[in-house]
Amino acid sequence: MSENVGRWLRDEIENSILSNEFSPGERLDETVLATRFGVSRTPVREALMQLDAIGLIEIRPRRGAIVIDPGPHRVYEMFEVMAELEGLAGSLAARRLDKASREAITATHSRCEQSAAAGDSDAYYYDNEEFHKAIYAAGRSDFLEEQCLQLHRRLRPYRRLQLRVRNRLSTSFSEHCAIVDAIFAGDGDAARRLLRGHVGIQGERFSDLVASMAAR
Amino acid sequence: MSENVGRWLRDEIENSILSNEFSPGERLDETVLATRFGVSRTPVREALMQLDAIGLIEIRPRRGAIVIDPGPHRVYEMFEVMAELEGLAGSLAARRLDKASREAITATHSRCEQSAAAGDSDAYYYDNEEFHKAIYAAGRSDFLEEQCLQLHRRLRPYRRLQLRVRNRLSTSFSEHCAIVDAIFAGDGDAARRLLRGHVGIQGERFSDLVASMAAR
DNA sequence: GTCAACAATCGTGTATACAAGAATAGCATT
DNA sequence: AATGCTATTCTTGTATACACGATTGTTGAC
Repeated sequence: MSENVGRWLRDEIENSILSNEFSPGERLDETVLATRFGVSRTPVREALMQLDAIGLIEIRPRRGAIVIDPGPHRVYEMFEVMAELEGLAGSLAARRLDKASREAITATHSRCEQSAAAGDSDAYYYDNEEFHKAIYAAGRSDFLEEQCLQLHRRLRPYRRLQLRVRNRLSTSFSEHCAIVDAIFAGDGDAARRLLRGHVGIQGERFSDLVASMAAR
Repeated sequence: MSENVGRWLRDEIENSILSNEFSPGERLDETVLATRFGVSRTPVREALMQLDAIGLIEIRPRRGAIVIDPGPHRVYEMFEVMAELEGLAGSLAARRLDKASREAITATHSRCEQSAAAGDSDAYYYDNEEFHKAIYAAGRSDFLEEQCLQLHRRLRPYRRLQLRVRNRLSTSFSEHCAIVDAIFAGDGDAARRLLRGHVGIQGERFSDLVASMAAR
């Protein structure tokens, strides 16, 4: 547990939302949460205020908190921004790559290769995250890295859905290969372009997303 | 005043930080703030939790809240991300421009022209904001617009410093002209590139920023 | 004279109490 | 039977009280 109850609750409720334990639109009753976690309402409220500030829930004055439902269109917009930020991270990584980052990217990349070869989508889901995080870090921009990590977290559930789509695993991995080549070659523009294409959800991939969101 | 004291306090403290009334590194004492605003500590704490979540302050457990000091390097990173997001907004605006957005951009653009011609840097500061906001809105991506507005707010004080630099006013306005042309011509790539250049602080503009930050 | 240990004080973290607004159910009226 | 008004209940918003950890100042020993 974190150092104070408020933060712990924030993480706990955030995870519950992101793992769809609290569904979008659901009302979060302060008293219920307080008794459920065995604390008073005070730290619960503090956690909710923070989640409101992050944008995960909405607190309507005097009418309680509800989990925000992004809806397919907004999720698309979030992926669009994510693509842009990752593109920037990639182009910076290509320019600033050092030995440690290079090794981190290589390591996570080969782990992706193994999971993809094994067809293990759960393992790939995890390794893929680490691969992208290695690129954020390689960009050597703390602020950009934070922004990327935050958006990444929020988009987590939807990423997972996407990997379920047929052939997405091998397609994703071959895109990774091209991205790694561009970064290692120091070609920032190519890295940017490839990452934008890899992360964004154009055309049919958007329909896939809508379909899998509707399926829940 | 907002509907509840917590939100009102959040805005109030946020403005105080952004207008440098609370300087970076300064400690924010809950009791002091509470008496100053004539409320109890509870809403003050809620406001602080939110500001912590946004990233404006840092709450160290049991040791109080301090205003975050970004430092020149981090401010540079923030402008880098801002440039990327504005670039995306511009490219979307070029593609999706409709009549209302076109008129909004034209209106704010010509207001910038007047302030620039008058050499009124305070007026230009305000009109410039509206111009950029018009572009965010023209992109027709709610999420992107929100992100842009949020970052824009945080960078506000530094933007203001930049305008003080000699000749920056007329340079800025001529860059605006090129941006408007690109958007109106439907040239997304050009709009993206021009906005990235306009917003980012490369080369000597970074030294200007450092100098003006040190001057305070 | 310096450093360490202990005590006192100050400020944060959590719980609880109370007030006020919103939701709801019941009653009356058409 | 349906709709509108009222009263009750339930939940949120704010204040206050209390406990615990951190900071600081003082005293004593080396």
